[in-house]
Amino acid sequence: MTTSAPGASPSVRFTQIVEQARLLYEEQGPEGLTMRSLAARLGIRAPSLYNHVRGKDELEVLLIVEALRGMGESLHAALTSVPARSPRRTALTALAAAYRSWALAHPHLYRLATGGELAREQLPEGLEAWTAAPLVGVAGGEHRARAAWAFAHGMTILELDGRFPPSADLDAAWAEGVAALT
Amino acid sequence: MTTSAPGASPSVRFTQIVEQARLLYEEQGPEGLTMRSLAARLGIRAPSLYNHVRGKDELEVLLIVEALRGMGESLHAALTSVPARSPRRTALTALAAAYRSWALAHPHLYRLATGGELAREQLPEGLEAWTAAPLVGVAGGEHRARAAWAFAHGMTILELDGRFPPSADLDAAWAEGVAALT
DNA sequence: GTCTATAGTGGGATAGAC
DNA sequence: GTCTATCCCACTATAGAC
Repeated sequence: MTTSAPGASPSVRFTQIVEQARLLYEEQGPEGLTMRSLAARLGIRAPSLYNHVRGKDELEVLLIVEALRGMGESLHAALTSVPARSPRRTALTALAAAYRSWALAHPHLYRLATGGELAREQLPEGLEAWTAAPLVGVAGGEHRARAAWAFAHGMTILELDGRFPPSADLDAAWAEGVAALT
Repeated sequence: MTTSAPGASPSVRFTQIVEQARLLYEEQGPEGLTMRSLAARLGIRAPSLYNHVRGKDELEVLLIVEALRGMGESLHAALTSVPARSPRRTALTALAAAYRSWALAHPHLYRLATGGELAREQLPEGLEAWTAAPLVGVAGGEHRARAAWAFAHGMTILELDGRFPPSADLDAAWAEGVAALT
């Protein structure tokens, strides 16, 4: 997190670092992201990364931020695509589909952002709430919202971890849960 | 996994190793269990462990087995405690309470047994199904059972990870989900 | 800003003597 | 079976020259 002198042209930019870190993480998961591997991908040496980033911890927080933004955009878009005054079930179904498909498209980032403890104090103010807003707005009460979130997260993480039998009809299980929680 | 010669008296026994590994893991989590730390706890040196266990991987599988057994016992007991022919909701409520409290009592083992991919081929035949049996029997159909499992796992893991606000009334969220999924 | 060189840490696992 | 002595690996991070 160093600022460059005016006119300087660093061989790598901060945004490039975050971008490549995200790609590396999406492709290979937590094991795949090391200071060495990231540097190699950027065409520099590992120690040079420390001129731009405080350390690996900062990098991980940045990735969580990216993930929450991505998920949030997907959920907000899903809600927008539903006609106003649609029945609650319509909105919930759309949110569930968006939630699941974002996670399946970015499994490692999904795990990073939703598993383990969250370093809330290092996140941009309001980001977490903004990501959750679509579901909270639709679910019908805070208890219902938490139950629905738990259901969605449970379905998602169990699917990502290969916990359901290959033969399981997960569309049906999702539909069942959404219907019950409507 | 070596067999002792008749009459031999090893200074540590296989069951002791698993027992201490479990305690270490329960107390300190994944980071806390190393071949060195486990050996130290048993009063031997790390290399000696390899006379009893193939390696750390085998140890982890053994811990997963312990965890599935423990969870299963808790769930089967909860179901037994419910009077026969009780309404479905009574049984589901009892199962949910047992599920949650086992997990809260053994957070690290719960994570180990329910997170990440499961090395099914290394587990005792039928163990996984036996652990799941109480819920599967009560839920009312396979899709409903999967939805209920996802809900319970989601609630549990989000609580363990501190994802709910401290002010959240989780009993209410559990009750809401159980009611919806009944 | 980037480099080379290196410190420091921690881990799993093996060889061979007793 | 247990020990000591090592090897090997991988990683984060820093120091100092260019």
